[in-house]
Amino acid sequence: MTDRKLEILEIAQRLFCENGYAAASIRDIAKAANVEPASLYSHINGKEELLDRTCFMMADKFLAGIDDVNDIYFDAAQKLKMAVDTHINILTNHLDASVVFQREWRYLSDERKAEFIELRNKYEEGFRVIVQTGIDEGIFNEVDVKFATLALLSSLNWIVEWYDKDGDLAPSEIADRLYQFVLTGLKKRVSPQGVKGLM
Amino acid sequence: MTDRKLEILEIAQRLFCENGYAAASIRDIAKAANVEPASLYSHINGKEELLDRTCFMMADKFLAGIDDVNDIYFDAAQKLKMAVDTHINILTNHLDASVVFQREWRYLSDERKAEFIELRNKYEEGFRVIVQTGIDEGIFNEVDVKFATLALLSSLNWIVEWYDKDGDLAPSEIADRLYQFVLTGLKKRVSPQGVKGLM
DNA sequence: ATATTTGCCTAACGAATGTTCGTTATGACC
DNA sequence: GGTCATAACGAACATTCGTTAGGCAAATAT
Repeated sequence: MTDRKLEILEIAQRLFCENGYAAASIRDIAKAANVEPASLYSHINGKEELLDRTCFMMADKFLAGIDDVNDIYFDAAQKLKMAVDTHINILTNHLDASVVFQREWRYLSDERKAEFIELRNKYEEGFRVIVQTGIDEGIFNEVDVKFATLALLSSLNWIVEWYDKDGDLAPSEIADRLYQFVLTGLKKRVSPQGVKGLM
Repeated sequence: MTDRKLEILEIAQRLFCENGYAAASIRDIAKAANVEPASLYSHINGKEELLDRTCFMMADKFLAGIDDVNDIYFDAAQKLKMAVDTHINILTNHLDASVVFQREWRYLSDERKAEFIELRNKYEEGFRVIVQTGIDEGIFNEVDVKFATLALLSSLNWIVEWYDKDGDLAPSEIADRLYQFVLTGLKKRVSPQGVKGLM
């Protein structure tokens, strides 16, 4: 992918993020790129390619992240921490693209949408494996794995709704707190004995 | 609001939910209502009214729910349970409208969008009060209130992404598990002594 | 019984949509 | 110096968009 094409892709991601795929027009993208609308077609085959590339590039990133985590031998708590860290890192490093990945994938063509959903399921499965492992190891509660994983991932994903690059919370701090929250919950533990050193 | 107008509103909500506000056209809505596009304008002033009414109707519902909870005297854990129950109930009872409320509000006009955000902040504030109360009462961990509330609400809201009306999980079950998850977290408690009877 | 409102119709409007066309200026390579 | 690829251009395309105007039949109200 040429530099100019990447540049256009990132402009498109910003506009898709701000206005949504359907509401961000080719003319908007062209204007933001200081180019006539027709000129974009020297670089892309069509509007959907911009969405398609974004969604699948991000899917690849997320999948590579979870695969790395699951390939290493650690206990489930450590793996979960790594997975959360990685997820937040990708999210905050590619904020616009992540928003598109999360919100706009449904505007993909039917065939590509099906492929995308499959990849996303694979990613969720990676998290489920971690949670299930934790239960098997006896360090996690015997929760409904599918349910808990969805709750977990939703907390991770909602970050894009409020994360501020120039805010006071660094990505690593967000990851720390989120991990702590998901691990410990709200309720105070009366007897802290015996759970030390778990994380 | 006349019956027919409500009917049209609900059709619009379904299509806004399925295709997004920008991609769901007046002609689509008309077709689904078995009517010519122009006929819709006997009932509505414009497309945006359908979005506007949906967003603010739902905002009212959610706000009324949290206000009811906060007006009663219970401890924070009980209040939180009630708030979660209420939230899930509204969500599952008005699934299409809730999705629009969550995803499509940014297509409101600038002025209305500002009003909407204010209402949504008020709702979040209602949850923050509960969490803060729990900390003050000494039954919740001393978490970052703003952060924890966002994580909590994100778990609640993500439900619309996977909830199936005909699935095996009833709304009340979802609320129970979600509450349990947020309260207890993943990590196993070694010494359960002394926390009985909290919920 | 007559007047009025309601709910829908056909037809059309101007604007915006994604895209295609033929062309052109600019350099790099043989 | 001729050939080719790149990246841009202005103009136009067919289509779709939200919306308006004017009329007509049935239901409702007076």
